[in-house]
Amino acid sequence: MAKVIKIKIGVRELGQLLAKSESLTERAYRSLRHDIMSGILEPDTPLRVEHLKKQLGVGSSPIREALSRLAAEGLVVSELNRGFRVPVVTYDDLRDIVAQRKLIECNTLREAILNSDEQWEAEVIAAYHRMTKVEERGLAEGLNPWEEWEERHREFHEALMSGAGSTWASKMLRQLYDQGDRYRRIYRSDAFIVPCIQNDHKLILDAVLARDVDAALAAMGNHVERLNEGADKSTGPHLKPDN
Amino acid sequence: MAKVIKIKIGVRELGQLLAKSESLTERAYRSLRHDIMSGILEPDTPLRVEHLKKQLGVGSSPIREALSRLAAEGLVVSELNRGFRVPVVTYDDLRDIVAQRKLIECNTLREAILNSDEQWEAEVIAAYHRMTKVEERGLAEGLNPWEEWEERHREFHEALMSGAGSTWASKMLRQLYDQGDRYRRIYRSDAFIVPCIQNDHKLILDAVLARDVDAALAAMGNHVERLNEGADKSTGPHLKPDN
DNA sequence: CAACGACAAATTATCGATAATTTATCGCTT
DNA sequence: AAGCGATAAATTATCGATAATTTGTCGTTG
Repeated sequence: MAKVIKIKIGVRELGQLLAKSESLTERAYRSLRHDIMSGILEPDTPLRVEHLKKQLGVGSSPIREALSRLAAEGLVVSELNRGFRVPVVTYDDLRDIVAQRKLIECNTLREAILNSDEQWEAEVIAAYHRMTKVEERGLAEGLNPWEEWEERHREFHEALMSGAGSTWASKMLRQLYDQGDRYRRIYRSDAFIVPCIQNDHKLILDAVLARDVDAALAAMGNHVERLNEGADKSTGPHLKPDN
Repeated sequence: MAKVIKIKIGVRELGQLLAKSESLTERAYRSLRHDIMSGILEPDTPLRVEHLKKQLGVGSSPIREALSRLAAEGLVVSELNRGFRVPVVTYDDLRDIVAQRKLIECNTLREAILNSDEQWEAEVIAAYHRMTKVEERGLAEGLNPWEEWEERHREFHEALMSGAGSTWASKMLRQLYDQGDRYRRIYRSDAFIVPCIQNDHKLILDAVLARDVDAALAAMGNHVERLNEGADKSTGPHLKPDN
């Protein structure tokens, strides 16, 4: 006869476990964020509440709240009584973003290398492995699993940063990373150079495992500065070059 | 006979000039921000929409939008279906804030010293002068014009940073400055040491005018690290020590 | 004929009410 | 008496409607 296991659980705890569905505000936030970051919504596009209401099928409050949050992050701009729009992009702004990210990310990496434990090393290796697996799969099958690769790439950087244990550095880097990513997709939606980036990652990983601070920072610095490529030539404001 | 000057202006332009009154959202945002930063709203206080509606005399939408913006900035925390509250404070968090601010502010100051023009020097001197005038007035009249001094102090730092021309550095420093200020007022609401801070500012100014990067960064580093004083002793989370 | 003012259309900002969810209260069971 | 379930109270999240503001159109005027 099979054993019967009784699990006692109150309605309170049950509710806690189940109803973890996200709010409509959160959904609108994510959707807008994705469309802005991916370039689907081009720079300077007005984000009209009425339109978004129909498109996302929610009321105005969640839309406005989501837009307010994005505005505070710098992923949309707002003007009084003139609503919200997607921020315009300039090469100068990109260079600024890259410079600040380089400063913070290199500093955080140094802290991580100097202060972290073996647990951190393991997580970095794991994240690296997950990322390269997607690269291999992409090359083998011929199709571009960019959406997934970009997620793994972000996680690799986040794993590296986590070693320093700095909440604020992580928070700021997340913003700068997102902004840089938007610029990259707008300026270089077509070309996407994998080989040299793959090499960057290998250099960073090796230096980290060897606890070689100087080499790690140099590699990370080069890697981050790649975002500027394509923006070095000109200086003016610029919308999508082609496409 | 007095001259009569006629100024022609259309209704459009007139409207633009006059109706620059801020939105209710903006007003709620500022009010909440001030109360959180100044410590009037203590850490972990729940921010209930119903209550704030009555207190500020506006509907729920502006309140929620203001809270959303503050949440994105890290000046309030929000949890799904559990509303908003004032973030708790810890010594670890303060140390993190100070470390990040030191990194960015010193780097930005270097850029400013190396790349700026005389116009910048003039603005820095002017801001310094406005700040010290308030200090003198405070000492002479015996009363503490802190509210105004803190405004001038912030403007002095902003003037120093403006020389680098980095939008993102300024944006991030504003956040870190605000956060640090909140901590300072919570942890050290009573004692406020002016003399050594005055000396810090003098050192920074002199080094900047002498274009002495090393001295300027050293002085700025010390100045920023003063925020940690009082938090060095203990490590655990902590609410108002006295008062 | 460029600029103006008035009216109309579109869009944003705000409010008050309703639905959904969490927290508190209280007999009842084991 | 400790914990459970059910109901009541409090609070949050969302919606649809209204007020305020900006933008567009078009005769008229200097």
